[in-house]
Amino acid sequence: MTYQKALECLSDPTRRSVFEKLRSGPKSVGVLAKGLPVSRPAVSQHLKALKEAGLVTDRADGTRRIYYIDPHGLGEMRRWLDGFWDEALAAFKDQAELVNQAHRKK
Amino acid sequence: MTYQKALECLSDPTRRSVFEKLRSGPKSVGVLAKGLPVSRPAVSQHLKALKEAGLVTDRADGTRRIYYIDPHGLGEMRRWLDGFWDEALAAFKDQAELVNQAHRKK
DNA sequence: ACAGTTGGTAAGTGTTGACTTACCGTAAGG
DNA sequence: CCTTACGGTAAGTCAACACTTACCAACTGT
Repeated sequence: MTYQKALECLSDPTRRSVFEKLRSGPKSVGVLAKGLPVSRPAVSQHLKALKEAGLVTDRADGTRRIYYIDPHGLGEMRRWLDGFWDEALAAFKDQAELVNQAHRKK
Repeated sequence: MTYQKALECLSDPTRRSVFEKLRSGPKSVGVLAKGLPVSRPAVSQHLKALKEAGLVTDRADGTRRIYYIDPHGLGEMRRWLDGFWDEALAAFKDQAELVNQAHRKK
């Protein structure tokens, strides 16, 4: 029901970069910000959004915060997408056949 | 390689509505616009974006244009998501175990 | 040919949201 | 303690973009 939030979150290129950096494992905010063309506070804000969308979780480590991917949000998107996929594929095949028939009639 | 475009496209609620209306089968622009809280030109613009993202295709029918879902864009998203899924799930389990161990040490 | 329907495009506007700098809280180490 | 490292939050700015109205092009039927 919240695949919407996940989609909106991942539509931003910077946020996607942050998220994809976490693909190789948990990272602190500072590490995530390093290498990105935006400031550290910006990354913090993106992480907040990602967290609210259920895409990441965090854990304290002294004065650091370690972020890592949360499969929850990803799972919601996957379910939504899979449901679409089957239905859409079938509809598309019907469509292709219709076009073919029309073509043949010429 | 263009899952980015698909994500950006589907992040807009109105555009998502249009797209999801197509789930039940091909529809004309007018039919799609009917029931939505925006004007028909707005729907046209959304359809253009969806088409450029490889999410829909269209076909002429007299003065009408029939739009229907194109599995292409959907497939790109699915591939990207699936790759993420496996990796993220494994990493998350490692993470959960780490936390558990730390807990037990108390 | 003309009138009516359908839909794409242009131009303008308002709002959202991604970013910045500045500031504050908190944990570790001397 | 006092300092240093790390991150979250506040406030303000600027551009992107979703929407509107107005207009135009194309096909259909009478």
